Amino acid sequence: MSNDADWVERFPGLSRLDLPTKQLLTTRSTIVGVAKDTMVFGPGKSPENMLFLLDGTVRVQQVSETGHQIVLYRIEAGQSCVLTTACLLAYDDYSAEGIAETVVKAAAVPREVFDDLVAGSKPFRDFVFAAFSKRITDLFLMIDEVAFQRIDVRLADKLIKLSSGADTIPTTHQKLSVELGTAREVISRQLQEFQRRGWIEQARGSVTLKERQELQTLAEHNA
Amino acid sequence: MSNDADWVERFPGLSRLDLPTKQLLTTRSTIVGVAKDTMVFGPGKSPENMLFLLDGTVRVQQVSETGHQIVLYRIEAGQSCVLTTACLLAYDDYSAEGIAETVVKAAAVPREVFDDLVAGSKPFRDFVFAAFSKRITDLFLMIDEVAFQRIDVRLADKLIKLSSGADTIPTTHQKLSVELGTAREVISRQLQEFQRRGWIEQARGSVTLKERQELQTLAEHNA
DNA sequence: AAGGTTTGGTGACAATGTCACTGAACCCTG
DNA sequence: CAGGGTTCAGTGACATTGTCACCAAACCTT
Repeated sequence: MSNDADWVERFPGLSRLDLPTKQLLTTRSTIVGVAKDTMVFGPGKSPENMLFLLDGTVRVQQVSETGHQIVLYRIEAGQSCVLTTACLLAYDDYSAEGIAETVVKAAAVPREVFDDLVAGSKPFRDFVFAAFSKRITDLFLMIDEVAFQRIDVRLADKLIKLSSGADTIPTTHQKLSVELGTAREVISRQLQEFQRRGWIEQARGSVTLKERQELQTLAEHNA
Repeated sequence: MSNDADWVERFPGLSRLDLPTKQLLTTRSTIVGVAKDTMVFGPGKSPENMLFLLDGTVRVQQVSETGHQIVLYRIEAGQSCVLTTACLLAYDDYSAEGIAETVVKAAAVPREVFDDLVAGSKPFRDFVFAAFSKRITDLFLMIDEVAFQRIDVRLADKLIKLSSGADTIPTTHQKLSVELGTAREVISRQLQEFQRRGWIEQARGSVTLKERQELQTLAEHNA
C-alpha cells in the first residue's frame, strides 16, 4: 500500500519540482475519493478544484444535443484534470462530462494554489503546458479519425486499446458505439465480421480477442 | 492607420495588464509580416515564437495521412497562437498546419519572454488559460459536429459563418469540402439542393446567399 | 486560338447511420 | 423457481454520406 502524503513523487511530470513547491502541493491539497460511476464534473457541476489522479480512471465524454455520445479521452492515474477544469471554469455552456470509471482517488488542489504554483515554478508550468499540449494534439488526431477513418479500422484500434493486453474486454456493443461515436448496429455488424474472420469471439457483455495481430494490422491500416 | 507600438492595447485580454508587463511585451516583441498563403507553421516548420495576431487570419487545418484535410479553426486579429505553438513545441509528430489566409501582421514574442510573463502576471495567465480553454471547448463542439451533425446543417452553418454578413462568399466547392472535412461531390450536391430551394445562387468560385434566414434556421436545427 | 488547369456535374456503387422490430439472456421479486 | 421487466444483441429496409471514374465548361497561359 502506498502513502498518499508523497503523491507528488508518483507523478512523472512533478517529481522534478523543487522541495518548497512539492511541499506547497502536498500541504495545500486534500486527498479525495470518488465512487465508481460518479459524475466528477459535467453540465451543472463545475469542479472547484484541480484534480490530480492517484488511482483509477475518469472518462470524459461529450453529450450531444442530438442525444448521441462520444468518448473524448480518459484521465488516468498520474495525469491531471487541469485542462478540463480550466475549461469548465471559463465556459459554462460546455456539454462534456467526466465520469469515474472505477473507484478514483485524487489530490484536489484549490484554484488559488494552482495559480500560485504556475506563477512560482517553472517545472510546474512545463507540466501544465505539456498536459494542455498533449490534450490538444490528441483532439486534433481524434477529429482526423472521426472525420476520415473507416469504422472497422477505428473499432479494431479501440479493441486493442481497451484490452490493455488482456484478452477479454468486458463491454457491450452499446458502450463500444459510444467509444467511437457511432450506432450500436454498426458495432454489431463490424463485430460479426471480425468474428466471422475468427479474430474475436463474442459473449453477452464481453468481447474476446483471438487474433490480436490481425486486429493490430487492420488498426495500423498499413496494408 | 494604427501604431504598431501600442499593439498590446488592441488585445481585449491584454489591456488590463499592468504597465511594466505591457512594456515587457512591447519591448521584447517584434512585429512581423507574413504574406498571404504562407505556411506559418506545420510539419517540419516549428514556430520559434508565440504570435499575437494584429491583422489578418491564420487558418489551422489538419492534414490526414489519408490525404484528406479539415479546417480545425482560425486565429483572427486579437487572438494568439499560444496554444498551437505550445503544442507543436511539445510534440513534433503533429500533422496540423497554419496558413495565412490573408496578409498577416503579428507580434512575435520569444518563448522565454512568454514564460516570464506567465510567471509574473496574473492577468496574462488568465489570458493564456482562457485561450486554451476556449480552444479546447471549441474542439469538443467540433468533434460533436463532425460525428453527429448532418452535412446539410453543417454546410448551412458554415456558409453563414464564412459570409461574415456579406452576401457573396468567394470560395469553391473544394474549399468548402475542406472546411467540413467531407468530399467535394457532397458539397456540390448540397449546394444544388440549396439552390433548388432558392436559398443560394452559385457561380464559378462563389456562392451568394439569397435566403440567409432559411439557412440560419437549418443551421440552428431547431425545427 | 490552342492547350492545360481549375472548377463543377453526374451516375454507380460502397460504407455508414437510422428506424422499427424481434428474440435471447439476465435480473428481480414474489 | 416462475413470471415479468430490462438489458443486450440481431436483422432488414432504407436514407445519408463517401468514393470512384469520368465528363464538360470556364478560366488561364502562351
